[in-house]
Amino acid sequence: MSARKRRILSSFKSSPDASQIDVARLAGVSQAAVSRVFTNGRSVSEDTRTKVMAAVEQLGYRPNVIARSLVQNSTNIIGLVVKRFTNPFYAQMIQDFTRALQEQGYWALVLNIAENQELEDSLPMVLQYQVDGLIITSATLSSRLAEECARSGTPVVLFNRYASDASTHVVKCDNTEGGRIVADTFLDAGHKRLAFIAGEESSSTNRDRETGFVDRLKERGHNLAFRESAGDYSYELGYAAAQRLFQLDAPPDAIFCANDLIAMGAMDLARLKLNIKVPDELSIIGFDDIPSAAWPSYDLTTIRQPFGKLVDATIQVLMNAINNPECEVTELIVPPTLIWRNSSRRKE
Amino acid sequence: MSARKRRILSSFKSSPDASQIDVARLAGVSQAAVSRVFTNGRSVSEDTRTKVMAAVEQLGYRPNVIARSLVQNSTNIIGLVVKRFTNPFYAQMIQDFTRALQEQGYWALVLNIAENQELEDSLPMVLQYQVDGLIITSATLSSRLAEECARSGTPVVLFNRYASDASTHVVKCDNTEGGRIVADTFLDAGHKRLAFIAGEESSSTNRDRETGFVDRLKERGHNLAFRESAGDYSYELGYAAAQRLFQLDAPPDAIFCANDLIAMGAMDLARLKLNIKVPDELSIIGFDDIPSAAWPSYDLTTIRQPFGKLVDATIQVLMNAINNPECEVTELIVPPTLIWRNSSRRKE
DNA sequence: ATGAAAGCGCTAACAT
DNA sequence: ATGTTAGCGCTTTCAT
Repeated sequence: MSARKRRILSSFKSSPDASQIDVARLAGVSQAAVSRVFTNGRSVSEDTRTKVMAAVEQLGYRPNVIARSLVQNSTNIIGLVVKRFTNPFYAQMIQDFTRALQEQGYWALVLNIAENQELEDSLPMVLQYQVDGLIITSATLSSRLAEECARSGTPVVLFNRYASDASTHVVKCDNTEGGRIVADTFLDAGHKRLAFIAGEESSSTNRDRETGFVDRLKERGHNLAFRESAGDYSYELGYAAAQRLFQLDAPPDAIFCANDLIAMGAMDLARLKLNIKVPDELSIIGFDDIPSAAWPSYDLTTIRQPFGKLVDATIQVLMNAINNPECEVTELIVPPTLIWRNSSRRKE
Repeated sequence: MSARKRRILSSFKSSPDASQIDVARLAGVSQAAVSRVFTNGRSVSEDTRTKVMAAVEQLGYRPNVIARSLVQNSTNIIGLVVKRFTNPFYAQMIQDFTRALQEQGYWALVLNIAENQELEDSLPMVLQYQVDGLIITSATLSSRLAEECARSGTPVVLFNRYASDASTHVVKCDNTEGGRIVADTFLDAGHKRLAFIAGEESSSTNRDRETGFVDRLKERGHNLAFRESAGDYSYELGYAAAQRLFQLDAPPDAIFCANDLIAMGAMDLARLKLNIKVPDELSIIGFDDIPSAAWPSYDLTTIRQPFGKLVDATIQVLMNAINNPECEVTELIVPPTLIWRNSSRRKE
């Protein structure tokens, strides 16, 4: 069966896509010549280029990137792994990553996972798409998976995660340092009854923020008085966790929340339900600096993740790994900054 | 140059990907047999399957989806077009679309555009990836582009957009009806000085919401007293627009905002800056029902877009169009619902 | 500069 | 059930 015939038979499209062969025939040149017109840095005479482009126009030809990818063994697609999120932080992330990748001539294939287990099944499927690289946010890469990526030569950058494997690059915010800054801020302001509300217990970001906070307290001779766990990073569970916290006889006078959403939930519980004055009677500090943290009704003191820097660095590390496969494993840790607003007391 | 040789020369990978040929050789079967093992609904004997899988295991073979896509003329990739957003509504959207697509065995290639003009350049590039379909949110598809999609046989579903072309499917919320509901709600509560704060003027959603609102007011013998334009759908510009609105001598007693973020900005301006009591002195109604609208500190009355329904319907229409290319053009309009909360007065 | 031809990794028709 | 073979649309060598 000829190519032509088959295409017509199997085609349900109004007019089948033209291929380079069709263009070549119409232009009266070889198919290779057409290919050269569409490949940068290849020499074609002005004459053939004109003839080819005329035929291209007439047929509405568009190069088939899939075929090109097959022969060049490179798709210009980056797999972007994200996890079911409620946090605006992650929306921003997808936004920024997709745009930054596009600026580099790459496209983002999004892999959205519900649970960590699912990554074991679905990541290999994304690898089958021959992605040129992988950015993993909010999920844990098992060493089995990391090894599989390494074997297939697919560079991986973990975003705000720990590496379970020595072969994966990491770009993250210094969450531990963020926790330390909060500890200093609270202690400097003279707070005594300090609390921490955790987000997702299994996440490394949560662990680091808490560790930094608690360690710094200890260094200065203090202790964490209360600890509650929201369970995830949502407003609703932050609200609920704060509720539990304030059922105590002598509740905290300062709360460090694992992220801004939790902080906003806690703040609303305190001021709307319990009539506690923030920051006069209670200081609250969050983490992330999401847009709503700056809204007048919250005006939340928080630890800002240098978002743009993190994204840019991630892309840069990834691009380097793609272009230079033998490069060393990078671990980039970007410091956070305290954003002073009005939900926490100043120095005494 | 042999395939083997070439692969080694051009390879910077530690161990090059094994192909079906490699597996076949090791298993002592034909390459087609290996293919059959990985193709559903093809008969392979238990014996060869075992031999093949053993070789697969040993070589770490993974099917190359790009090659499969080339021959099957189908990638199982859907292009998801989004636009720079600040609205949590859109974050939710990407979230839901990517998951829903994955459940159907498809992957989302995200095209993130800054301006509409960019779509003219970048959408063709996505089409070159031979995507099986296209979901377009928050962007306008020119008729030139619509035609190009039609010609390449790529089905398109517009999400919450108007069609500029008769060949594209549409799934949208009945924004006009939403506006009408708000009009009724305000008039029933006895409000007299009604205002509208617009979002992005060029968006059809904005236009429809306003039209429905104003038309219904007129039907009941009332007029829109004030109109302000935020300029986009953000909290900040909503806040600023409300500020302009309240510089008037006799300001409104009820404001319909084009979306929830604008409404929250307006509400904060009113209650925090001007000490206006909501809803006693001012009713505010938004649109979308984003998560934060339900937070105690806002408790915003709003028009809920039936989000899950919209997403599901979009996927369904798209899948139908993919599997049944000759299907009729669908236009699905889903009604919104009023969510009563505490930012607007009840009936008198 | 150009054409001929090989090959990327795979599926599918055909024959056995 | 299995092997053989012909493509999918493209890039890239090799000759000319």
